[in-house]
Amino acid sequence: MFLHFRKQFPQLDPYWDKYLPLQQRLEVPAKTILLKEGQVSQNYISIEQGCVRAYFDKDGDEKTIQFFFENAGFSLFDSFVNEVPSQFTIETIEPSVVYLLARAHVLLLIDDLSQEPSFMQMILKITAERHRRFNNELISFIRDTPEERYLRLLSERPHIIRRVPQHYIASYLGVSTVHLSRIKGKLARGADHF
Amino acid sequence: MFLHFRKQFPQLDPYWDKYLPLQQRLEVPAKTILLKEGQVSQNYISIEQGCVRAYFDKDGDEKTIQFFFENAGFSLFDSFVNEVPSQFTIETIEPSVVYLLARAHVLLLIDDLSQEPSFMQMILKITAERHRRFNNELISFIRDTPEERYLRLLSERPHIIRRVPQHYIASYLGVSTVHLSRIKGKLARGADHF
DNA sequence: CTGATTTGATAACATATGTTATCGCCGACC
DNA sequence: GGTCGGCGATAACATATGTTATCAAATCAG
Repeated sequence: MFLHFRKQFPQLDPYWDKYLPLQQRLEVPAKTILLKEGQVSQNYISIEQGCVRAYFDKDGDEKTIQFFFENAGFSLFDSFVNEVPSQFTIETIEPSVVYLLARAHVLLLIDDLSQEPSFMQMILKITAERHRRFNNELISFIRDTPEERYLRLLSERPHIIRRVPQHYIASYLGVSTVHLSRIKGKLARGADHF
Repeated sequence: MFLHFRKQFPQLDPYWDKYLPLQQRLEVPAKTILLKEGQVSQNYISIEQGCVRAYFDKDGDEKTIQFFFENAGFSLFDSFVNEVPSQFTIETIEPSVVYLLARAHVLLLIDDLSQEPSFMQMILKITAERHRRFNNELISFIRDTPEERYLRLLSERPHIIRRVPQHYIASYLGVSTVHLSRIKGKLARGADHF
């Protein structure tokens, strides 16, 4: 739980530890929906093993916006605390092992933490990071062609391409599966032909 | 200065007031660049009168990502404080009156403010709002066609369409000026024809 | 092992969008 | 008033991308 935070703010370890036993372990097959678009998350979810994606529905087809792997967690504080309905559906891509920490416990945890001066610091750091990530994603969508986005993904986060089925990648890049195939084909031909 | 914040956090008024006289008033014509992409902002900028846009360059053409009008301010704290180079160019669209508060003064102001408990609250609120705005923009880019984005802009922020030259709107919507004309033409024909 | 499902490639065609060029309108300026 | 430049509409053509259909390979379930 909260492994991502632990690395950066080890002084908060005792707080997490107290809540570790309260988590619920869950083994689920691929294509399990952990949280549905429009619903309020009742748990903080962290991934011990496997891989999930966040997507939303547009007239029947799914637009993937993010992938998560081992040791990632979501339901970030603000939307979680304020009970804002999720804009995204969270679904496993592979058979996965996840841990759930009930909302009530998370609220207690936050209560504990708010005594700690570095807590605010952590929140600010996390929100700033997340903002930067989404901002870069937006800029990339505006600036780059699908082919450029594919190449960028290939060079910056190749593990995603290796691990995630291609139609999810296509959805993430904002193109049809057919077009992503075309892009790959074109790149392959361009690369070795001459 | 900081009018946007004042409405929401009136208890901080005395802090702003102290720095009001230190601002520099600036009258500038249209198409004046206030901050260049890649440079570190040396001032907190607020707009008293007029209208500006933020854009970045992609292979010679400009991608507009946001518009600002009277009583808005930018150079939000994190990027400002940490001296991160701006990803965007800030340019006036109309002849405008802007106020600049030098970076050094802003740092002093933040120092003052950090005594105040509601300051953190304000930062969190502002960053959350900004994150929501960018997030919605990203989702709209992924989900909506250019025509849908135009209609959304028309219904949600018609003042922008009324006030801003159309080629900037096209750039903001992510299409060519020609295509935006086509969209408008199609909508107009569709509306009154039958 | 075998049939069913998933995944990815490819072709053919349809639609959306970009590019370039041209024209007309209108407001700024002399 | 006349000229010039910025702005927006439109047409013609080029390119990018979506859609549907088909096939083959890989994977999974019984």
